[in-house]
Amino acid sequence: MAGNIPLTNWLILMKDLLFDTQECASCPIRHRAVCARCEADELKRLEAIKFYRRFEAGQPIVWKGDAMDVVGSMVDGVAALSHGMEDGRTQMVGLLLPSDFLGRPGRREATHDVRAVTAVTLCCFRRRPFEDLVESTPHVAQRLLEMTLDELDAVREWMVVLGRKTAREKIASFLTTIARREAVLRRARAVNGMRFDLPINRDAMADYLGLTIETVSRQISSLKRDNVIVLESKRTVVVPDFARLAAEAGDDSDGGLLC
Amino acid sequence: MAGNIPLTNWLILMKDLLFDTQECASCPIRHRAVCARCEADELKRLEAIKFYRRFEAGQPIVWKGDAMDVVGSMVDGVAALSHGMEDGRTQMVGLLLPSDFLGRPGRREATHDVRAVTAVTLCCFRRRPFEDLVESTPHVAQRLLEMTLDELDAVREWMVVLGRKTAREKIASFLTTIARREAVLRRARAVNGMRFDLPINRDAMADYLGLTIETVSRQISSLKRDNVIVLESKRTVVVPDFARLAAEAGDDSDGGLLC
DNA sequence: CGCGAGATTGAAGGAATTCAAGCCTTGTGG
DNA sequence: CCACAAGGCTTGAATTCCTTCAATCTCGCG
Repeated sequence: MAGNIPLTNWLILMKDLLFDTQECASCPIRHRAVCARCEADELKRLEAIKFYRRFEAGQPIVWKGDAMDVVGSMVDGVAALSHGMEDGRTQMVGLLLPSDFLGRPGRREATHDVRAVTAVTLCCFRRRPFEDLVESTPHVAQRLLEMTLDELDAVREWMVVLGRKTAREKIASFLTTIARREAVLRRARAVNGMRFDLPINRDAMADYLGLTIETVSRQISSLKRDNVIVLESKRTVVVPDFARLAAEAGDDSDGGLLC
Repeated sequence: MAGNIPLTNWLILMKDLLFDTQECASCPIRHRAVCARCEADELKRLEAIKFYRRFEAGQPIVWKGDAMDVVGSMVDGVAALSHGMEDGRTQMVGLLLPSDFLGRPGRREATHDVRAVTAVTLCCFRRRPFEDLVESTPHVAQRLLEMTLDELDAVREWMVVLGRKTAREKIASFLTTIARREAVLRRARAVNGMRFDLPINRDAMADYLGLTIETVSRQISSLKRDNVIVLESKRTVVVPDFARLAAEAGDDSDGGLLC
């Protein structure tokens, strides 16, 4: 009977098991997630109600309008929030990376579709107990407010990209964003010669930037042709001169500077 | 010497005086602003540190990068958050209406330019005392989180408009948004035949929607020609059939439904 | 009245989309 | 082990929609 379960599912089960026994103290996103400011006792309360959930690449996490009975933190992987119009046009409105929070306390219905772009591990809490926790533990509420305000700032930057930048600038903006996030993750800064993988495919980039897939492809080719970037594979980017890329993005001067 | 002070300034002084003596209990935005959930004692603490400030139409409130030593609630008027690129392109990233909150606790520097679009009255708090208050009074923090999450949702809707809608749909979307806000303010719903004033001029609409002023003008004319809207003046709109307008906006069916 | 800011309209040009074809890469079955 | 199918990506040509540049209009106000 064990033979009936495909290998990949076994691996998922094993990974689930692994995470089930994982303690917050050793969590890779402990210092940036919604629990970042928690004291030991608060963390204990969170730990008591948490559970891990895993999604494979491409799998939907929730659909717009669905009841969301869990909220949670991205532990690993990439997920996309998007909003679809009924004629098929879609716009990505959020890109969830490790430590980002998914779901909204105080609202039952999902306001957007959420899909796992790569394999995703989510540290989940049932919504109701979590809401109680937000009410009663100020450090969770404070951190959540801080994260939401940061998200709002990021989304507003993104609006400038969507509303006012050319296709070439959009691509360059996306690349600098990813490069910077990558650098932060490595606790370094974006430097000349840095290499990184694109977290999403051309399709998702088009959704992110409000472009068609063809335009995305053409502009990437154009930046490559002009030696602003080097493509080691379709997904692997090398940036010979970061200031040059930043300039192509149309952002204010500073270039290498970041948080 | 009194003769040296222009009449308009006198009126401002008088209005300031009026507001200085105003009590929270009679505040028009009391039930929707950041203080909405406050108990009597919490309100007293807020009242102790608040003061009113007034800005004339067109006046800058803060510049990007400036130190912001006050935060506050919009009591009256309209203000625009916008982000300018150095070559002159600008994108509006927020439209502040009465009860909206301006400023971010926990950050000193303004992240965007803010400008009064109409005459604005702001209920201000010095940032530091307010931050202490956020730490110590859970109802302020909770309401602020709720408002920020609402703002995030609104901004994400707006991203779909910027990224995926045509110029005509953008204008129709803007009109439905304003119509709905107007209706909510009147504690009614958007109905056929409703009339409202546009809070901003064509220039600001272009900034809001990521268009040029000419395209805004053309699309308004086009909607007028097709009897989707009637213009009683350049700023006064009548919507004969609200469902029709909503359909032009490309939003999902429902039409008249709103919060 | 006439000025000027805000708004409208027209014509030409350009950037991104659409439609269509073809190219890599990966994986699967013969 | 090779062939070939399929998905992701690239490229080309034609078209569309929005912008740009320029001229004209409207309306409130000194």
